Amino acid sequence: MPKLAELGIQHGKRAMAKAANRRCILEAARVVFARIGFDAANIRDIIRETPLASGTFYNYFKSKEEVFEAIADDSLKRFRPLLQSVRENAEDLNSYLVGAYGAYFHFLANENAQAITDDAPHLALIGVRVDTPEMKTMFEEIHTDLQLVLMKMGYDQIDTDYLAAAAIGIAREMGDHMLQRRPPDADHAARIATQIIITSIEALAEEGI
Amino acid sequence: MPKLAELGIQHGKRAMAKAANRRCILEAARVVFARIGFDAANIRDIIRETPLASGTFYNYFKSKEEVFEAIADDSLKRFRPLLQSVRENAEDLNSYLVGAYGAYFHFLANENAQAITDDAPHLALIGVRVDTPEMKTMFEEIHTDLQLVLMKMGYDQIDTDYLAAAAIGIAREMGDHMLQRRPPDADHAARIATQIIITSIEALAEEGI
Amino acid sequence: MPKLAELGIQHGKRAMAKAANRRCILEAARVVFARIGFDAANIRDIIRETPLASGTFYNYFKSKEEVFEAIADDSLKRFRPLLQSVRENAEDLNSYLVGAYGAYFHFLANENAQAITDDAPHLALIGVRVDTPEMKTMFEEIHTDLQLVLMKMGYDQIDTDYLAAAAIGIAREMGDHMLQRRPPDADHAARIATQIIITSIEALAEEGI
Amino acid sequence: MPKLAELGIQHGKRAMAKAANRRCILEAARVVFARIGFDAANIRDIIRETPLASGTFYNYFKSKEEVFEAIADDSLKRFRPLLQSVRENAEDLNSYLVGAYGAYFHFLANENAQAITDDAPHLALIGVRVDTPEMKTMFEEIHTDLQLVLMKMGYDQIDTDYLAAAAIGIAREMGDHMLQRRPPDADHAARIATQIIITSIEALAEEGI
DNA sequence: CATGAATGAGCATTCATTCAT
DNA sequence: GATGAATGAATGCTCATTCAT
Repeated sequence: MPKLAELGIQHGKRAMAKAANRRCILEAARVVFARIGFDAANIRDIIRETPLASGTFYNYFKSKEEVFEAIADDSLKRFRPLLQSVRENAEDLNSYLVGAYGAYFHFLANENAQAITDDAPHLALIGVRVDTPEMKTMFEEIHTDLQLVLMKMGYDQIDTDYLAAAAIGIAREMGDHMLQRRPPDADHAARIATQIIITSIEALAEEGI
Repeated sequence: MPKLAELGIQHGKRAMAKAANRRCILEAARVVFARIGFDAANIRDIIRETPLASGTFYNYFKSKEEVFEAIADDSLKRFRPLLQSVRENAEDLNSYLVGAYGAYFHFLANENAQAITDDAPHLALIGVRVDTPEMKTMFEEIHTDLQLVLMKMGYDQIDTDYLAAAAIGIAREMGDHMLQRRPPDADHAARIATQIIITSIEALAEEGI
Repeated sequence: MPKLAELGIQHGKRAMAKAANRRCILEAARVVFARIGFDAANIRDIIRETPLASGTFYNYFKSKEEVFEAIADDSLKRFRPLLQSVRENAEDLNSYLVGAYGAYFHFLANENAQAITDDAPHLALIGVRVDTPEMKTMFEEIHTDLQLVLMKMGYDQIDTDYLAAAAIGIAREMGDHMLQRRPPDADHAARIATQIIITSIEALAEEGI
Repeated sequence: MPKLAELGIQHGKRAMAKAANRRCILEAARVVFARIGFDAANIRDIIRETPLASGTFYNYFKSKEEVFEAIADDSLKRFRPLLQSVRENAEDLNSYLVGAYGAYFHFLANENAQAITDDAPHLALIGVRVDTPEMKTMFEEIHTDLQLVLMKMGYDQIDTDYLAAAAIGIAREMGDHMLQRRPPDADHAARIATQIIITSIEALAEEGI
């Protein structure tokens, strides 16, 4: 029977503190990226949101890029089961899409609500569009999902990559517009987005493009 | 009768040189933004592409942001007639959309072809999406167009803002995927995107959402 | 008739200031290298000795190494005529050596006198031997000189490279010891060093090694 | 009768481990200094070459300087008997010098051979001359030896300190040049260096300087 | 108005040293 | 006494901005 340590699981105050610090930096980065965007953020911004010293950052990550990737990986771990549940409970493509779009739009509304209450000065500013690591993750997962489902449903004569891309693009852009509304109407947006995709599939299949 | 100068129109060598310098900086910025993206670009990058001195930049623009806006305004002036022609030659919504999507996808393919041959090292790298000023302009124009057309066509019971947003999102995301294909299939992409929107309008109108 | 500017010679206050700043940094670096050694010195140390701002350093040099090289080049320009004069006035090898060794030992005594009055905390400290750029220059010049002279004098059966190296080594090490003496006896040291080399040449030639 | 502990000699596992750790750090430092030089080396470089943790370093040494001194002391203990043997077997000054110079040049050739095969990137780069602790030790020992011998031989009218310094300088500089040769000719170098010193003694004595 | 050197705040990164475990 | 993570001062370097010429 292998020891826990051999499995990479550690105990003791030291190990606990390490894990806590890592999570602390990740959480700070998550907040900062959401607030001012990846490009505008710098390492000091991130570390300032933690009780740690600047040098400590480098004990955990080599660069801003690496934190970003770590958050994305992390998000993937948390998001995948959620999407899995949507998948399992979906009786058809329609309910899958409503579930997935709903998850995304609600996530966006929540994240942005927080960002606004904090201070969200110049997001969506000037032709630069920032995806948080979470968004990146979600999109990739859903894109893959959609392509698979469409293939399984026998729509192999249509350009599933483009269709999936369209589905993602719709989510992105409608999401931005939803955030302008007071209050954000996530469920309504999800229904519209779903409707667009569902209808298009039939039409594209008929046209054979 | 107002003097020309009062209208912002100037004559003489001085004025000519001024106008030329301004255009020179704009052109340089356009190239640089397309090459390395708005965020990565700095003022030195821009000025280095011109025969001017760094201080001169500040005689024309206060910041990188301001150049960006100026390029967008400039693009608008050049893009509007183009879209006007699409509008005038379009017999119906379908041909308008094919024209507009086609214009965008071809523009993207061309701009990107150049960027790749030059050197486009770290675009689309890490959840940051860069719109050139031209793209920003095009999107806003088309978004407005679409909303207007939908209203005129009597689809005022559907959420035209979301639909237009979806149309834009489709363009953005499909555009990214198109650029991965060899060769980029702009016309094909335009047909698909158009089909999606056209079909959706009917469906959304029926559903009344 | 070419303009001065075409020859790289510039006038005007701007150009004057530039040249002055460059010389200012060089002089500061010279002092700092002599005081605490090349390795211990950092760019802030250098810039602190000037009235300039830190960023200005990089307008003139890319790195500490580059300043070092520049000083060495500079020294070469000033030292070469000096050595040329020693060469021309020397009637024989003996007077050349006395002249060259004398130049070096006096240079060392002067430079060190200054360094001591400033503050020379830990030079010659711990197995690290710092050559100022001037010393490096002088040594290379003299090494070459000696090899040439020995060749010309027909001592081509002896290992002139080693002999020249020995002559340099003697200068270096005796120089260090001279600096411990109060007052430094530069002329005495020059006579001894010369004697050693002169005698050795005869002996080595006889032995044929 | 003093206890062993009072003499600094300890027993038990603890003490053994302590001694081993100390030697481990010393050995690592020796390697690192030889590889990249004293100045370029930092404590992390040293500790990385051991199985110990960074904090442990400070249980044994206060600084990089202190390790350097410790290595030098250590070297002295190992080098002194070697030189003692040279001394005892030497029939005259000539054979002593050949023995001592030979020891040094061979040591240098060996150490450098290893350093080159490992990686010695930027030694002797820019006017900085690095002595390993071993070299420092050797030089001090030989300098003392020579002064003593010269005094004993009745050459007290000559400047034995300068002469010894010259002897050391010759070793240093010729050593550098020897390392450029393929293969290094340690014995040849030792003969030349010896010849120079031997001849000089007579001449300086005659001249009375 | 153009120039381009000077400025200095700001950022990434390293590393000697400490100290709770 | 060993550990190794946390610390934060120190350093190299960049770059938007100013301003004398």
